[in-house]
Amino acid sequence: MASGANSLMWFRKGLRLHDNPALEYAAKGSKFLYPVFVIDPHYMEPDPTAFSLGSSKAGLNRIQFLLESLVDLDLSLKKVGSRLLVLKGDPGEVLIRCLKEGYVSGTGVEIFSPVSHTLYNPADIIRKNGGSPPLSYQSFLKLAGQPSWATTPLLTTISSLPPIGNTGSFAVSEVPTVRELGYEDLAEDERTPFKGGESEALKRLRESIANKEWVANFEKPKGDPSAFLKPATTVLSPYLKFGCLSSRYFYQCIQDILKCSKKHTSPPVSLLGQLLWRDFFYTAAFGTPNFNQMKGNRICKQIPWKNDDELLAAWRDSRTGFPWIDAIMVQLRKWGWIHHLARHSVACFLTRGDLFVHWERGRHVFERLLIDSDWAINNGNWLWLSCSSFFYQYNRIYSPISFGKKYDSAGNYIRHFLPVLKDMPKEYIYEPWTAPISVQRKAKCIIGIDYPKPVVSHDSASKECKMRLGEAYALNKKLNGLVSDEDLNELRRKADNESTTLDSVSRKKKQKLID
DNA sequence: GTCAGCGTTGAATAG
DNA sequence: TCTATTCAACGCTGA
Repeated sequence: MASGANSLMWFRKGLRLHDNPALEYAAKGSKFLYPVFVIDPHYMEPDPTAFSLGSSKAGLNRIQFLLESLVDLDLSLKKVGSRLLVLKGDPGEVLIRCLKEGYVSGTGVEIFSPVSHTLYNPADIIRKNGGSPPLSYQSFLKLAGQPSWATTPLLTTISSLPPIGNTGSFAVSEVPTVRELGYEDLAEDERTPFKGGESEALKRLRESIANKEWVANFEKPKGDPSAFLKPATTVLSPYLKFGCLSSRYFYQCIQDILKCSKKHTSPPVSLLGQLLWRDFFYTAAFGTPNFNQMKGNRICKQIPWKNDDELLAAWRDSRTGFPWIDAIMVQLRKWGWIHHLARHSVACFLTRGDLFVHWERGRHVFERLLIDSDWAINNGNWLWLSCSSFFYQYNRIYSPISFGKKYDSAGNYIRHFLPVLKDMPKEYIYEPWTAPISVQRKAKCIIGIDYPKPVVSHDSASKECKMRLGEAYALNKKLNGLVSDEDLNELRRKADNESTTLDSVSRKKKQKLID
């Protein structure tokens, strides 16, 4: 917000100085500039039910990551003559109070809110597509094209900022610690190895793109989900989530490298392709009402998922009895980050692959535990993996046994995150229930006592899942057929002066039936 | 209305 | 150890 002499910069995402058009704008010609971050108690306050089913509160690792990002932002602001003002309360109320305190005064406060979190403005893509978001990656690519700013240099350094003015009666504090927010510190081995902040993001970016050949030949599906000493991807996602790293700056850095390489991979599998996936899901989420749920979501298949608390809890708490699945869930809880293909594995297992539990339940768990948890991308991927939208080949199921084995036949990943299995011979590490009792004794891991028996048999569970999904799809088709007939009648009845298209009528009708 | 071709990343098997 | 083929087979798009 800017008004003549004073500006207020409200940081929400975009916790950075580089490529920050709002900050640039607010700084221009202002006598005083108030950089503000509001800690929203709804997001931050400790939740005694944090480990109960269905909790959507942010996990401690992500809160820690956010606080580190704020500390770093404050330090960077101080270097250029400013500082971060951390305020607490309901953001709407706090901002109104800021205005009353005279941070920004005068008549006609100007609000400037540029699109800079994503590569594109989702509204532009949707407009180009005739009012609805593209639902396939290829059509998204065609509509998106080269971003308008692709060859324009971005402002990546700020040499000075206007000072902050009088803060009035506000209790302006330093960035709080997790303890000050009422949390106990996490135990050492439960803490994510990734540190928040713009400085850390830029350092990680430099290291990631230092190997130009690696950047040019990046091919996502070939990455190893079991690599944990050195992850197979950049792990820049949490920094993109909070805007510690500008996706546009990242894009340009990759582009510069590709320009100089003889051959390189392409979207969707390339590194640039990964950034475009982010925008793909942002666009779909922006243009789809009720994107985060099955009911009332026009792009989501209606499937009679189970609401089995026991199965959900076994999955969430790493006790499905499938070491590959359980190890991934341990890494998720401790690190707040797992490889993309590991996310596929456990999401498929929970939903359409084995347990047939509702994808919204799994989404909830990811939402709380991931440090890179992003509303659009998380929901989009759960829709994808559960074969509810975007992707429909439900016969392609990740095996909780052979998928991990393909990458890590010795089971080192499992041994690391599930130490109870560390002495299990490699022949049995993916299926320890098949180990003879003598082997179990020798490995000091009796299945059913020290480590659980599998909650389902993969062979029969996956067969049943396929069957149920087939039935649900048939029912959805029938529903759609029903609606189409009505649409035709409706279109015949109505004169052609109506502005609605067949598509939008069909959607509305379908919606009514689904609701 | 029909149908081939396509879709970020399946598993098992053959060579 | 790596690649190609087969299996079984979905919805959506566009000619």
